[in-house]
Amino acid sequence: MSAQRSTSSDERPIRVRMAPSPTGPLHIGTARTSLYNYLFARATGGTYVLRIEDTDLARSTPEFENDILDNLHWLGITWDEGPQTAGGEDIGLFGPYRQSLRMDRYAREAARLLQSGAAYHCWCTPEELDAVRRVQEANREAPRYNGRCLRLTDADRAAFEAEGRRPALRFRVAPETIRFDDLIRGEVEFDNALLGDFVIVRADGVPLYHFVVVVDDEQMEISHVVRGEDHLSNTPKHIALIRALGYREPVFGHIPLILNPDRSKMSKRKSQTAISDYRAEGYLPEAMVNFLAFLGWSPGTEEEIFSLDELAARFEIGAVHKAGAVFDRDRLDHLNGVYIRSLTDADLALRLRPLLSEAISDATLAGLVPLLRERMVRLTDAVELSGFLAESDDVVAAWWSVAELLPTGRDGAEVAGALGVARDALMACGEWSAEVLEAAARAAADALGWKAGDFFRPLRLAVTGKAVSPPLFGSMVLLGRERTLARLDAALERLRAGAPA
RNA sequence: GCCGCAUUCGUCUAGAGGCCCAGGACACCGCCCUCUCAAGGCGGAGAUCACCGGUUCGAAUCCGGUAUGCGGUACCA
Repeated sequence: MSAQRSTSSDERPIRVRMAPSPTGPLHIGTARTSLYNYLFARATGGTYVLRIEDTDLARSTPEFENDILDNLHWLGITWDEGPQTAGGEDIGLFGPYRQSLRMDRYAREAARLLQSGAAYHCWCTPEELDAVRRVQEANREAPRYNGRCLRLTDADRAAFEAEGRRPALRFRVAPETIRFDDLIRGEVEFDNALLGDFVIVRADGVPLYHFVVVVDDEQMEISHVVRGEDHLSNTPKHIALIRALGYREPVFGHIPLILNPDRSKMSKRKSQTAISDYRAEGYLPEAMVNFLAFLGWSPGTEEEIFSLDELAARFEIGAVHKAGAVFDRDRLDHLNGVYIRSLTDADLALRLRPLLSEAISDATLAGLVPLLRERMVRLTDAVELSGFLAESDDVVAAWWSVAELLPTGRDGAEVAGALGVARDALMACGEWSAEVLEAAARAAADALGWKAGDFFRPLRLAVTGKAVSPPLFGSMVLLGRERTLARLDAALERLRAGAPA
């Protein structure tokens, strides 16, 4: 069973890596792959390497690189080698850790391959390759390179050269069966005869992914390559390249994909995929990590709340699932709520501070936090919940209508009367505390023969502007005596104007 | 098309031959609590373990096959 599979590779020191491409913000899938690598490294005492895969200069940007590193840090994922900040200095003995700075190394290895005959120049144009592919498809053959440039004479080559054509470098794939023992999937077997020779360096000199990944993993002494399942089918290419270059073969582990609700690979098109977006919406990194870890792994028990440290202690790469998992927003929301509720008042206030209006003082925030905690799914929910404190009396008054103020079965005159009684009762309170205010309000409701819920409704609307609010009397305390009474007075006036007795 | 991988409640999962006429969680429904909304408590509904065949006294668990889904098949990563 895969759970028992050895994770050692020739007793090499364990070194794993994450290799994000700064062509977009940190993606959910990249974050999860990074997390699994991190957990694996910590569980095994291995070294974790960050490598920036920016060979695609046209699409790579410093902004995306910054987004990726920043959000990785936000999640609490740390690494031992590679740049710690975007554009920052490398740490570690195997640098540079940025592919754009490693071009000389790729060129050297490409030259070796060319010299040994394992790779050859290919002068075919994209149009020619397309035409060949179309014919193959029409004949229901596997679309693979037909090897034309393998049979070129020196004269042919000279002719292409004279034409101004630049050759790509193509790797010669031997027709053999490639087998490997995947950490997660077990024995996997591919027939490389089906592959066809593939390009490793473009005509413009830019080396391609399958080639550079193999070179870098060797030079950085990566012992375990843990990556997304979408690379499973690419692995035989990598192994063929590794053998041709005389490298050591790492252990491979392919983790299942995170899926859209329709079970296709999670994509920006169908789902929210940028970690930064979840962060901006008020998800906690603790919840995100816990959630991501359980998309494809479980400790085998019914426990489900795990900190990053606890995950590191329990994580087993062999227990990772084989099937993909749908990203379930409801579940993330639930977990986020659990984590928010577990925060101390001080911690929650700290996290809320940057989201809330300056009009809410630190002292008010401290009082507000206990009222909000159980009502939040995301941190940003606090903005709406605290709006009555942040906005002016006039703005808050505009949130409600007289009709909303009326409990069912009560008319404007009745409510105006009750509201007046309530206002007077609250005004008479010697102490402006939630307990005292509530007692006074209840007594007034009783005296009038009103149900507390009905009696409180117009108060809630007048004070907070909403039918749904944090606990009423706590809200009044935070608002303060003066502003509370002013809002009640204003509401009374509106009621009387709207419903003359 | 070809190659590969996968398949337990809607979703995330537990499950390694009898403990499973399948357990937990989210979501959903109901009740309780209750100043609204939440949170919390209790309960409910929800999976013939994709299907078919085999092995076995006994299969979600082992072995075939089929179906479906997904991934790969680029001078993208």
